[in-house]
Amino acid sequence: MGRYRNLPAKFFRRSTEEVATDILGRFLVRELDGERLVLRIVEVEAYLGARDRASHAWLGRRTERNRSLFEEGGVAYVYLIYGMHYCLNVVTGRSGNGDAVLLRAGEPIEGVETMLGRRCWRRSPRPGDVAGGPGKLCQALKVDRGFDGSSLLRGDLRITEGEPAGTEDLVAGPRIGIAYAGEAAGWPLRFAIRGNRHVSRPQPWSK
DNA sequence: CGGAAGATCCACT
DNA sequence: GTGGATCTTCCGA
Repeated sequence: MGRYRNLPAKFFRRSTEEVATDILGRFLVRELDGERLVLRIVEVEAYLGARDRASHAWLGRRTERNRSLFEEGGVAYVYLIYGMHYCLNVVTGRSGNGDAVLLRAGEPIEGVETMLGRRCWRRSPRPGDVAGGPGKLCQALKVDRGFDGSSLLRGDLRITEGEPAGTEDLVAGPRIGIAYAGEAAGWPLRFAIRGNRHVSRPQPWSK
């Protein structure tokens, strides 16, 4: 099925902003217990490495936690946030840069029941409940630190061609949850597919 | 070695 | 809109 054709490595080895906008509409494919779970990527944020105060690579800092962030483009960087949620990043560019794209939200394509079943509900789920947020996205696909440093080009967690969004269908705005980052907090590095109902939260978008 | 903060989510008011 | 949960990671002393 052409929908799930893998992307070439060079797709991920461009600038972070290029990858961030081009990755919208692509499929995040997870093979889990013999089942295929698929999310269409609808919202991301770009993190610009050493020059970006909001990035874990700020000032070029390397630690045990963020080691995979400095790998070659196409590798996963997964970390635990707030002691309870995971965030999945796609490393971009060349090794040593520390550039990455945070996957913030996905639209369920296959395996919705399984993804929803991973959590319990006290009300009927709404569109953004499945994977509308970086933590929820990881819960839906059962992604944890075990994927940190693994390739996203192939294997049990990979990104495929999908249904790319046209440039005219994109919106941009400031990133979420990084008020501490000074000037960088205002940079329009959050990208989403215009009007998609699975994004993590409605915001005053520009562009 | 201790303190503080964090690329979040959920429930409640 | 607000606050609590929860705990790893990082940095300064």
